[in-house]
Amino acid sequence: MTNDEKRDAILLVIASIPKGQVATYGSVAEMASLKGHARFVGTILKKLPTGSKIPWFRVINSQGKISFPENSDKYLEQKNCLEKEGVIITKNKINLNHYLWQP
DNA sequence: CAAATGACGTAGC
DNA sequence: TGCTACGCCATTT
Repeated sequence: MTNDEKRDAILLVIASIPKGQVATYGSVAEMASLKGHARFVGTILKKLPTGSKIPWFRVINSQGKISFPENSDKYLEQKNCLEKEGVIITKNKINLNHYLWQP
């Protein structure tokens, strides 16, 4: 399994997250048959070109929070994209019991 | 090639 | 709830 293949597997999983739902870095890695590579998912998304078709904003951490500083632009962008899809964010957290994608 | 880094996760306190 | 300390693993220094 080459790195590019791993990357494709991860992006494929992320691309299939339903609109209005979210998935955690860890679950994305696991669904891509890469359990334990949660961090790798992050490094992949980081390298993603701006304006990519990949719904990177549907990926959050296991605590239901956005993995960016509250003040950062990326944080606001992700929050906007999610709320636009109907995801409610209260107290800076997302209710995983309600929005977490589980096939 | 050793060491630091990070869009992470879990456990413990 | 919040914070630390590790474990993790590809990538970057």
